[in-house]
Order: sequence, then C-alpha cells, then structure tokens
Amino acid sequence: MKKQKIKKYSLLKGFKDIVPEDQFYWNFVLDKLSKCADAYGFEKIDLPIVEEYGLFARSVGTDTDIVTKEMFAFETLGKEKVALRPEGTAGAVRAYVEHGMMNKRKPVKMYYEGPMFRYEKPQAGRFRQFHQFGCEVFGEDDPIVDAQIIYMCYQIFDELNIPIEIKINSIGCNTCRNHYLKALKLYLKKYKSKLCVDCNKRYNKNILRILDCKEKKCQEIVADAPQIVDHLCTDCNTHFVKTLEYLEESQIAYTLNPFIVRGLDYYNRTAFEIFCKEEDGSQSALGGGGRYDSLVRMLGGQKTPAIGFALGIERIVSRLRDMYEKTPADERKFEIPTSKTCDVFIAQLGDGARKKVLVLFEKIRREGFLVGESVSKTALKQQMEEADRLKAKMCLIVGQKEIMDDTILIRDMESGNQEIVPSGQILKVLRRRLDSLK
RNA sequence: GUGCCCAUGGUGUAACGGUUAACACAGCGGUUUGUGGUACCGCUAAUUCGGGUUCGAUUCCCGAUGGGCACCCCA
Repeated sequence: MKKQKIKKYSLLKGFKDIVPEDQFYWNFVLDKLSKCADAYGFEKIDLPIVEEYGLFARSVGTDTDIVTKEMFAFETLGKEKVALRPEGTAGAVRAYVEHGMMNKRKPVKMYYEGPMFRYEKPQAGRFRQFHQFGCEVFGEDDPIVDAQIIYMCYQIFDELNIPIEIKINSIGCNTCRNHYLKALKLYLKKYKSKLCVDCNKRYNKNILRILDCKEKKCQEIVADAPQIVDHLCTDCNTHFVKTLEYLEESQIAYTLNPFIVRGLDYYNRTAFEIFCKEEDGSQSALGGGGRYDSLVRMLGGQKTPAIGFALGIERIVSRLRDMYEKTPADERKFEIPTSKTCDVFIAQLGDGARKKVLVLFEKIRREGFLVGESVSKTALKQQMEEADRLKAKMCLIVGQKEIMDDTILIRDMESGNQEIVPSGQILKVLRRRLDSLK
C-alpha cells in the first residue's frame, strides 16, 4: 500500500481564517461597534475591496510606505491597474463624491467595516489581511465634531473594558505645516550628522517621521526640536484649542503628543491615535484618525471638510479576549457567549419518528425557539449527548410509542423530569416552560 | 529590507543517538440496541523537506521551506 502524497494547500502568509470558535468574540466586537456607530448617527456603507490603484496612491500619498511597498496592486485581465484597499477612507471619499452625497444634509456620516490588505511582514497583531472598522464625517469643520469623534472612540473602548490611552496632536493645515517643516529642517540640520541612518533618509523624504524615531540619540535631539503646535496659524490654533476645550469638558483622559503625525498624507489639523495601556511596544496601536479637509476636493469633489477614524478589529478582539479571560467571572461587566445554546433539542428514535422530525423541527423553529437537532444520529444516547453539549434546556423525544399515541415526551434537562404531552399542545407547553425559566 | 527564536497526531505537551515515538484534550465507536452531564474500554492520528556525521538520526550538523517575534511602519 503506497501512501499517495496529495498536495495540501495552506493559508497564504499573513492571512488568517476566523474559525467558528473565534466568531463569538469577533461578533461581539462588531456588534458593539456598529451599534455605537448607529447611535452616533452613522449609516453603514459597504465599499468594494478592489479599487483603482490611483485612488489609493493619490489619497494615501505616493511617498508613503503603504503605497510604495505595501499595496496588493495588480493588473486585471482588462489591463486596469487596481489594488486591494489598504485602508477605508479613500473608498469612502470616492463613494461620497460618486453618489453626490454633497447634496445630502450635512454632516454626512458613514461607517464601514471589512478587510484591508497590506503586504507587510506579519507579526503579532499584524497581518496582510486585517479588518478595520471606520467612521467618517463629511461636511463639518466645527471642532466639536473632532472632539465628538475622539470622545466616541473613548467610549467604545470603555464599553469594551479595554484600557486605552488617546494621544492627540494637531498637524495644522498646509500653510502652517510648511512653516513648521522649514523650522524643523533648520533645527535638525545642525544635528544631521548625529542622527541615525534611517533618520538621515527621513530628513529628505519624510522629515516628520524623525520625530518618532526610537533611537535614543535621535530622541534626545528631537526633544528640543520645535513643535508643530507652536507653529500653527491662527485658525488651526483656534481649532485645536477648541477641540481640546470640548474634550476637557467631556472629562475623558487624553494626552497631547506632538509626535503623532500619522502615516497617511491626507491628514491635517487634528490627528490622534489610540494605544493600548499597559502594553509597551509592539502593535499596541488599536486605531487612529484625524481630519482630512482637502481629500474630498483632491478626489474630484467640492471642497468639503471631513474627519474620521479607523480601528483595528483583530487587535481589539485580541485585547478584549485577554482582558476578558483574565477578569474573574463575577467581576465582568458583560458576558460574551462562547458556545452555542438552544432552548429545545429534538431527539428521534426509530424510522417512524425520523420521518416526522424535519417537519417538527421547522414548526418549532418558526415559533421563535432556538432548536437543536442531530437528525443524522440514530442512537438516543448520542442525541442526548448533543443536547447536553448544546446546553439545551429541554429535550423533546419522539419514538415509536409517541408516534403511535400522537404525543411527545418532553424532558427537562436540568431536573431530568419527563412529561408526556399531546403533540398538538407541544408549542403551548414549550412556551409556558421557557417563560417559567426566565 | 535587517536581526532573533522555533519546527513531533487536530490541539497542548513528552522522550531517547538504538525495538511497536509516550501522555492529555478533542474526534469517532463501544460498555446488550428508549435517555445526557461521571466512569471504563477501544479506534483514528505525528517526528516539515533535502543533504551530512553515524553501524544506526525524530534526536547532532548544514541547507531549504514553513511558522513565530522584534526593528521599520502601522490597525
């Protein structure tokens, strides 16, 4: 007997299945997020995963890491240059313009959720396909919206019981940013020879990035560097101050951090990132966002102020799970179901009963009960095991005898008490019993 | 792109330069076929691949591949 070798296919690097066991946590998070977005007046939009390459290049920025080395870009059979979306905002803006949403009552608020793709080397909390949940507000430049967005993020994590730290900065508008960049360049020029190799590259390419270099030497130099907040123009400064005032009033914790610059080019003014507390270092960023007042215009729409944020679902799920599992059951603020349950399990015995069970199942299901079954099994024992696994509250047993008498045996799974009920009354009895359990 | 770590059934672990590679969990089946949660029994199932050292390698060495982690950057 030769063992034939058949090729097994496995997951592509950086891709993950969300297996049934993980769905409980996953759904719990998604449910919380979308309910919150609904409550804050956002409407859901589903956007395509593939879009024109240029859409991302333009909006995210042609010099950014995302575009230069992380995009899943390819040519279709029709020779179109396309890419798997690396983030959600570009698509949302495209949709805003494409559907003439500028004619809608402002502000226009949308949320989305789904897979994003970046060709990176995977590691903890980082995948090539990952999921984001994002909210976008179009047509409103009042700083209270900035504050509200940040406030909302805070509340989401508070509700999930995940300790976070929100870091906020203002990176100004184009004008003040250019002033600032000049000042920064001037300052760093003196220290250029002392900066690390990477920072020397950054000096010409993306000088803002030097601000959050991890090298000790660079950090020392950067500590005394001019900060953008001191270079904001009057309007940007007022906007920032107002935003912070609103946040002060809302009494949520945040920290100012002049080094938040965001890796996407479209941001201006308010920029913020959400970090997991008590976790230093790697992949502790759970989300981020900011204003992008010129992006709509840049993508062919009217000049429209906008602000938004995106959260990383994998990272949230993983933190939630950690926190949840480490909290003793009686101290938890909420319960996450981790297995399926059912109200009633239907067990059948013998050919006659087996023929009736499909219809019986559906009859009870349509009444709104959670019904369990394992029609493919014949031994009653196996079916009872399944009922037990499903934590069924009751079990209906239909066998030869019951078919003859047109009755159904109903067993309380906790007490083990059994009762014979005429089959016509089964729904009534089930209802009564379930109500009494509540 | 740079650096570090790891590789045994589905999962989590064990073992030794030398007989049928062990254990637990899960899965499946059974303990006289109309009763679950416990117990007992049985079955299924693994040394990533290719070289080398050796009488003999799952074990030691090298390479490949795969996985994990860190930097960079980000969610």
